[in-house]
Amino acid sequence: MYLYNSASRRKEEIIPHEAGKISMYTCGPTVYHFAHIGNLRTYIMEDVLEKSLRYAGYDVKRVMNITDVGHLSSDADTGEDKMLKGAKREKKTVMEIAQFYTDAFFADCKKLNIKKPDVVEPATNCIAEFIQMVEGLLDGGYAYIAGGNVYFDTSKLKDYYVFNNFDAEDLAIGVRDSVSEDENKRNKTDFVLWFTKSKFEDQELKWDSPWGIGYPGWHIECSAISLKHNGEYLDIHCGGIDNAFPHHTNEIAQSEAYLGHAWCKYWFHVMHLNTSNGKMSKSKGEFLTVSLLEEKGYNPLAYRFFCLQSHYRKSQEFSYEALSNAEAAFNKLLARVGALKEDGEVDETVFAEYTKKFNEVLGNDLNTSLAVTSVYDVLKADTNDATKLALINDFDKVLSLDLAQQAKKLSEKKDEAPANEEDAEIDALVAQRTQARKDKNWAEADRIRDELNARGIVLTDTPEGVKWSRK
RNA sequence: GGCGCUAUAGCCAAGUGGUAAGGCACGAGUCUGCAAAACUCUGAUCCCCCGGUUCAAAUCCGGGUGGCGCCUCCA
Repeated sequence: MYLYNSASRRKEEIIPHEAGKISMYTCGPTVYHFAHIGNLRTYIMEDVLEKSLRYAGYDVKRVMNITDVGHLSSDADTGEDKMLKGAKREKKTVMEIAQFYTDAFFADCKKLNIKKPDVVEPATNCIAEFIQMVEGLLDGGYAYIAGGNVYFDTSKLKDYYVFNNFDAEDLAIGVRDSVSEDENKRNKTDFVLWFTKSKFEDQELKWDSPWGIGYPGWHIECSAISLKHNGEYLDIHCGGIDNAFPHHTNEIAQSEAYLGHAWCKYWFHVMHLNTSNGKMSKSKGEFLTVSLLEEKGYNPLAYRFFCLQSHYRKSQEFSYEALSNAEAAFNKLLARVGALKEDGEVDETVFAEYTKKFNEVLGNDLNTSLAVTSVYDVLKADTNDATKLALINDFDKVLSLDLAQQAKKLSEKKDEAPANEEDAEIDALVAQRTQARKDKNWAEADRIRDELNARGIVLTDTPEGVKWSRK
């Protein structure tokens, strides 16, 4: 399996620390609000990565944190905690907010067939681990106390910038005026490991520590949680590209300073979903959630299909037009899958040939676009339907588009008995039109069709009779 | 300003030196009372621009230009 590694800026073969096993860490959501579909694009791609690794035969252990404390809205301790901000907005306690949005996040994931990671760990569960790590960093001379807070001293590292060839002096240029510089810092890139000086008297979440009552910094969370569940060596760390600097850079700094050796080998960064105005965000433009797409009549899996058609290392532009296109393609694909019949034995030679190719395509830096094409190739393959179905079900372990199930649902829907009065009335009108057609009363037949069309009902004349569906 | 990613038909996109996959949309045809659906066919003399290397470049090198991201919380 080959992946682009942000740390080396090259496509590299994945060689796990322990043969046959992959330890994987994912930066989870900050649960102060709903996730938008741009956030979810990253989780879809990471899900495909996890499943591709499993498909290739690796034993994967995937860990995800839930950020429920410490993520400030600014770099310095003048920033407000995002969780607290959410709680104030909705007049709830921080823990209520965390629980509500954690549940909402996994509900969205479920709709998109994103598998829940093996370990999901909220930051507030790991305060002892954070404290232990900060103590270790202080003991090792990598951290200092200033103004009541504990800071990481980035000048103690030989190579701080891992993902970018930043020059410290350049960092000041172009940065907006509104940024408030924390005067306690010795170096511009130093960051807080533990806060005791909260400027918010109503900060709900506080814990005792050797440095006073306070709460952890954001970056220490991911390092400590990964260490707790994945051990001292991590194979793949995932996240959105915007986290490469400073979040992931700081994770590396802390973890390697604490451990005294190299920590994570491969870094997998997903590019953003943009709108025509640029980067999608919660505050700018329409707040695009999975629920909103559903309200507009889209199948969430059509959005997954939309994402799969693109590549994780390319930013993708969202528009309803593009999503509608993807959904049309998805439905056409389902119709073709639905037409396949169980007609005998699976041809093992053909099966092996196509699965090998599918595995190669995924192994080439997760080429999901070609993985989707593989499904079309199978449909066109010179083999029986049983083999095609077996292949499609096999590919779906990674694609997770529920191809066979969705196709079945689609065809069943057309045959099912009227579920309510409105459906029965439509059935009656359809029957009237059929009679009119039999009598060659085309005017009446078309009138009924137009009437139904105005109500959003589309008729399909097939050799087996008339079928109808809602637009 | 610095750093990183990226640039292929209307749209999504494959391609990693040997002469442009696939999908959606559009158009044409078959079918149909008509329409829809379904099925069949059709699309880039050319891959942002300018140079260079090579028998051969979308693919390699040099120089530009555009888009996006990061440098400030953000997937």
